[in-house]
Amino acid sequence: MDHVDRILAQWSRERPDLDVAPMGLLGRFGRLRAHLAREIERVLAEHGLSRASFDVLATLRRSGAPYRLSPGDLLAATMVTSGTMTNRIDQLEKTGMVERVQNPGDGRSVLVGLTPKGLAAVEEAVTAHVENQHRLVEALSPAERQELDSLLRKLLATFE
Amino acid sequence: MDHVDRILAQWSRERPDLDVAPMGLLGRFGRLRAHLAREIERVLAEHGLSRASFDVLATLRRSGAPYRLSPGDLLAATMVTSGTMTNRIDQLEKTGMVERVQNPGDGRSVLVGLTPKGLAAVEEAVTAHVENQHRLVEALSPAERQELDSLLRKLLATFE
DNA sequence: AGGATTTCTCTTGACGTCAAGAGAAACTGA
DNA sequence: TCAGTTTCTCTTGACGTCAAGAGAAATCCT
Repeated sequence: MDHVDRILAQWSRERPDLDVAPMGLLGRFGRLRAHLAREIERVLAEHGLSRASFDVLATLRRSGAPYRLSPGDLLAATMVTSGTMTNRIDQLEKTGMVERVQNPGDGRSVLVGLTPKGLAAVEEAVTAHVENQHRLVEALSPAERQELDSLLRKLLATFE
Repeated sequence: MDHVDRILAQWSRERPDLDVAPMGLLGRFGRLRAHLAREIERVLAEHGLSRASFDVLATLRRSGAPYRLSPGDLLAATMVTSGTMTNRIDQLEKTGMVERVQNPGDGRSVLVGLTPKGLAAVEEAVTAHVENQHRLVEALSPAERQELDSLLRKLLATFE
């Protein structure tokens, strides 16, 4: 009997016409998401980064040298709107983590590149972040993690 | 090979020292969450409600007649801060969905109650919302939904 | 070649959230 | 009893997000 079970019990009493099984699943999903987000942001904050900033730096880092992508490329990788991406790049530029350089191939566009400072920050942060991710799922056995990953993959496939 | 697999492949090339299996699970979790949130908000918006507003109205509704709770009770149910809850109640009060009434039992506190308009809005919205929730998980078989729910419950239990 | 369309980034304004803390009322213990 | 502590709500200021759209460059089509 967890928090979500108590919510479902209330609905069953008040609206017995509703079939609330999916609400249970989605309710647990949502609460779990809030806990995971909090823990992930806490660790990134220890390295001076927000999740928004980290996502951009990590996308640049994993794209490989010379660690440069256009805002449009970053956009395609991150499920946010263009206005959000502009804001993220602005913040990172202010703190010297990235720089905007001219895109020789396209005058409408620009390239966002990691600075040495940004590269150092993301190398340090990603190591801690990956360790933290291990910790966050360690309550599940390897087989359970595999099973959960498979189910998430299947459901995710219906949206992308 | 989905979007998350491509991210993991990049990391494996750039940072082969990292074990990115948990990143895959959490990455799918995060992307799925974004899709689910978008769909849920779309349906609630059709009924004139944000998710924030709906959560408060739904909490009041499922608490049973007379549909009144203190901000603190609402806080305990919703994983947000007190400032956020004040703002949510303010917005709902502006649109006439809830009203603040004196709490006879505690002078520091107040009771937030559904108005007839708020009750009508939430009854309509919750029906559509539950239908939508069914739709969102229907790509999984009943057994898979059960399995996913169990795994989420187990992992969630480590945080609450 | 050049007008129409598309692509790409940025701007604006509104919204929801949090962290930190203030103020008022209720408890608690000597 | 009453000073100190706790509880409860609200305020403030900053942040991240989105939707809608503007402006500039590239591309397409005749």
